[in-house]
Amino acid sequence: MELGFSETLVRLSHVVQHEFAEASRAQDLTPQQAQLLCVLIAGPVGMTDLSQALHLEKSSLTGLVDRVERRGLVARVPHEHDRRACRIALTDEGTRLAHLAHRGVTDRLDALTADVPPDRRALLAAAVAPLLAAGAGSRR
Amino acid sequence: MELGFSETLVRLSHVVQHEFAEASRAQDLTPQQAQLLCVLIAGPVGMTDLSQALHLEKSSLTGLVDRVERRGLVARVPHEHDRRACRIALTDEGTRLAHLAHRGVTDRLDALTADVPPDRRALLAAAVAPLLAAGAGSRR
DNA sequence: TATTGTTATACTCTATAACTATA
DNA sequence: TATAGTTATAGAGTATAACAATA
Repeated sequence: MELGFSETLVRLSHVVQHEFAEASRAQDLTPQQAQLLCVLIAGPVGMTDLSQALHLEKSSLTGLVDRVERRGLVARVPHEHDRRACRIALTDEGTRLAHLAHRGVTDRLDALTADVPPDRRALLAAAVAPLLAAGAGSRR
Repeated sequence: MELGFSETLVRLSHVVQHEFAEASRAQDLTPQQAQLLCVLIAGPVGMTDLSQALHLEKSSLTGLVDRVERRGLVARVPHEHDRRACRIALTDEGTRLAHLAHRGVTDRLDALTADVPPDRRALLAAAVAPLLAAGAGSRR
């Protein structure tokens, strides 16, 4: 059966999401919580920026942060100059889980793609790179 | 910044999921509902098979099917020989929406990937094909 | 006035456990 | 006994609208 390029992307995405969900669950995290933690590895982020990065309404994000905060994985750090704002930062335990989850996904996907030769990996990564730039942050 | 192959896949997947969600919403469907309808385009499927195809517990699927059935998009068709079983089939309206949603995702992704040259598309599709076979159905 | 983040509300999605009916 | 599907329950995820506090 012939698959169009877009359909290939969609199916690939489902496989990746499934691996991501399993790796998250291994740390007793929901995929959304794991994604949040992984985004925070780069450093603390404010709620507004975070909602854009995750494509979530701010009100949805409040609850998501509440639940991981309740579990001691992140903390709301008050902004120094703007008393309305806060930044979400990983705790030590949050950092630990974030790396475990990240590693879990990476390992699973590496195992799954072990048969893809290095030159094809490079080609694929290069072909896809512009998409990531376009889809990630530059379209709010 | 260097991205590993797995990380590229994860980010790509997030972009695709986001486009999928937007295309679904354009038809007033949740992504889960749209995915269900798209799976059913190939033909009616029983609950057990469907739960495996979607990586969902059967009890979760019951509610998902309930909601799209309530909206008149699918019907539970009794199985001819097994009175316990049923198959979920698209209605006319469901078929219409399924194709609209499918087309919506395809169009968005085509637009997003317009700059990827044909030979790279083919390479990517070839590199990824084994993954899809492995991740889709053959691992129960 | 505009922005940051939260609250209130109403759904949808999901899993686990227990169940019914049929095979 | 085993299988197909549902119900009961509880919690997580999400959006919309309205809000409080600060800029």
